[in-house]
Amino acid sequence: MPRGPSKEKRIRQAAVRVFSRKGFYKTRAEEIAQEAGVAVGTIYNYFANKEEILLSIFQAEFEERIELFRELLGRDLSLPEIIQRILEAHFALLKQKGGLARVLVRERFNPGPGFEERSIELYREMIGQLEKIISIGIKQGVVRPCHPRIVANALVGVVESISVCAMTSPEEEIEGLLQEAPHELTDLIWNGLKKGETDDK
Amino acid sequence: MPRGPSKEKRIRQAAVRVFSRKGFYKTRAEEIAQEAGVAVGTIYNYFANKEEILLSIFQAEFEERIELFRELLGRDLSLPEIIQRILEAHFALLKQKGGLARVLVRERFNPGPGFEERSIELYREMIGQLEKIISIGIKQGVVRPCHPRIVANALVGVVESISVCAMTSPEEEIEGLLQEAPHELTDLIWNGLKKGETDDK
DNA sequence: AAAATGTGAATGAACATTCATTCAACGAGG
DNA sequence: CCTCGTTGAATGAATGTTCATTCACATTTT
Repeated sequence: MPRGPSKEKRIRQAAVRVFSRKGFYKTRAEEIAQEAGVAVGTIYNYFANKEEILLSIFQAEFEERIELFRELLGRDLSLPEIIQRILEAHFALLKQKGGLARVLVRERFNPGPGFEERSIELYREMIGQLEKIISIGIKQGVVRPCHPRIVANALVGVVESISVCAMTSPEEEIEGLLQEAPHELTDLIWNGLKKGETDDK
Repeated sequence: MPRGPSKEKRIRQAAVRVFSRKGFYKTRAEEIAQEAGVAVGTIYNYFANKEEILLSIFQAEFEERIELFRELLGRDLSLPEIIQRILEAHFALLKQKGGLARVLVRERFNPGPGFEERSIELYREMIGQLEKIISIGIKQGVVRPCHPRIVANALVGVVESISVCAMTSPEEEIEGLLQEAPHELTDLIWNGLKKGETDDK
């Protein structure tokens, strides 16, 4: 028996690599098979079709995030701490699995039979968690009153901007950017852009 | 001579409508033709291929934004005013041309021969403008020192989050969300989430 | 020796693109 | 004011390719 992840997982990981290189629609089943070191047919023993592969990538990843949010919500951390954690998690993801981040950003609203609906559902669940976190912040009086849904979406926008920034910057600058990103963005969110008198760090 | 936009423009607009409904890869040339009220062949009298249509949509839109940024930079507005303007412009776009916003968000990093490169180039030009705006803010002392590239990307992330929020919210809530979005987000960027003593409005 | 799993050549549907043909508009010559 | 020839935009049926998916068979596991 070969060491390593299950065949299903191996196929999924191979798919992430190819999708991140060529995008979902340009990727041929054959290529995923090759990358995974299996025959085309094998893919179809584990996934009903190409879309299912993509969906399973999203499912796995979003569930992980939703879980993270839930966990952060469970411990009683302050909101800025929570935000910092979220950014750090995203940053870590980007660092170890840049390809995955690429796929998530690119195919986020990939339209396809059932895909968009299901992907939106996952997305909204994640936003729901964040709304909750923000609402609590407001109730506790640490956050100024605001529209939680809009702000939740904006926060995700900021988080994803790290990926986009990395995707569009020259290779050699990426390392540095990722170094800075988490605290830069926590500051942006928490302190805004405005030049204040003092920082409360 | 028939009233209305040129045939090229008419095809482009039709393409936006169909792309926003079904996504680029699921859209058949035939459908664009139908939507535009022309024959398939006609499309190819104006565009070399399907990708060129998408590219021309991006080109037109990004150039408009880059132009807007340049103009805002020209007049001497304060940074929060500039941000407000940008958000308002995006908000207006979303309101009049929701389909276009959808396409821009979805196909932003659509990989294709030459597409991704050219689209990234446009994107980076836009980011460049924003970096400049932010740097000026820092020099003027209205903005706390920060990494302009990261913050510029984050700002775009925030702007696009309006589109995403609209794309994923139930129809009947969209109107209200768009109502709130511009000032909510200006506040988020400018004042952060932190509960301050006073707002400087 | 069943069952389970893996294989990859063959299939057929989908679709972008082409190009031979049509025809409305125009203007030169009558 | 009417031919009639020329032009080139518009057309859409036909083409050829590309790929996802299947399945009959092979191999491995139990």
